[in-house]
Amino acid sequence: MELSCKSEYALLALLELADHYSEHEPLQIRQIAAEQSIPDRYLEQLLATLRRSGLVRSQRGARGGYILAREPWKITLLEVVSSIEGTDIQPSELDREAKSLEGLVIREVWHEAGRAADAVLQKYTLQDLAEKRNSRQQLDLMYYI
Amino acid sequence: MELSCKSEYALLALLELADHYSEHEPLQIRQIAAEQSIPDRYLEQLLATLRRSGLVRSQRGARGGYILAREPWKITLLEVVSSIEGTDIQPSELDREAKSLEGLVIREVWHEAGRAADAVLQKYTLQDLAEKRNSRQQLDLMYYI
DNA sequence: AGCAAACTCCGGTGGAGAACCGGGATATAC
DNA sequence: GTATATCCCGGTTCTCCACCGGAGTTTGCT
Repeated sequence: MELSCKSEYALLALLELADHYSEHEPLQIRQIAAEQSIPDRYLEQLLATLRRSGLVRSQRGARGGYILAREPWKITLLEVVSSIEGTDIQPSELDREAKSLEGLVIREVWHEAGRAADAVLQKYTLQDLAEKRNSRQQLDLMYYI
Repeated sequence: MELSCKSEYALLALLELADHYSEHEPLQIRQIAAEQSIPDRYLEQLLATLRRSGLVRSQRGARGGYILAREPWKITLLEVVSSIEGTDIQPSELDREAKSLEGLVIREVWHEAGRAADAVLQKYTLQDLAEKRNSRQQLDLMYYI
């Protein structure tokens, strides 16, 4: 399980959007990028991908920006990650499958492992992450006192 | 979960070694490569890695080759994959951790997902894979009749 | 009307890793 | 001592990641 910059940036950005979700006003790329120290031109690409996947909506023009397309508790981490990571290939998923029985069996186990990981990502929502962070913050405060 | 060529080649090679494990004679790179259609010079590198991890032993010189270091039912897929895939970095695992609370929480979930996938890989041994393949083969025969 | 922000599409760079190929040194069975 | 194998060192091509930048378009607030 590699944690790519892409996925982490996307999650950080969506977390930021989740924090301001109640305001019903769009957040600009610049603000998100500044808050989470993400290169803005790169974040733009990621948000474009998330928009095409229907996870965020964009508003163009002055006072525009991005808003979550759904409530933060209705967006799972799996949706985010597979939107951002799995863009590349669908046309030939079977291209390398049929090589040998060994190859087939290996791919089956791999698939099982992948589904186990996906299950974890699916049970967490953006809301869950934000709450996790908040309670962590409170713990830090307690230690400080 | 990406299935890289490296991991698949390594598993195929070890599966081949497992098949000939009872003979107590080493298998050459060329034979393994020919049997599983793996580029031999590439397979050499992978076997070197597996040797350094203590999963196979090598015998140099004429009539040399490779043998499994342990019995096929004592080698898990997780060992193979982490040997072949995870060589790169230990010195600074904490380098990017401390950026923000958000980053920390994300990494925790990621780690949980990784452990879920590892658990799957760990419950299968080379022996299990070979048996899976064999029973699959018998099914194919039944369909043929 | 004008500005501010989004979007689109274009291009490039630097680095890392994957997936190879090749040569020469070294060890070992015969 | 020669044939046979591994071992070690190197290089190549390719793709993807993580960015940076510009030029032009669309949209909406004021």
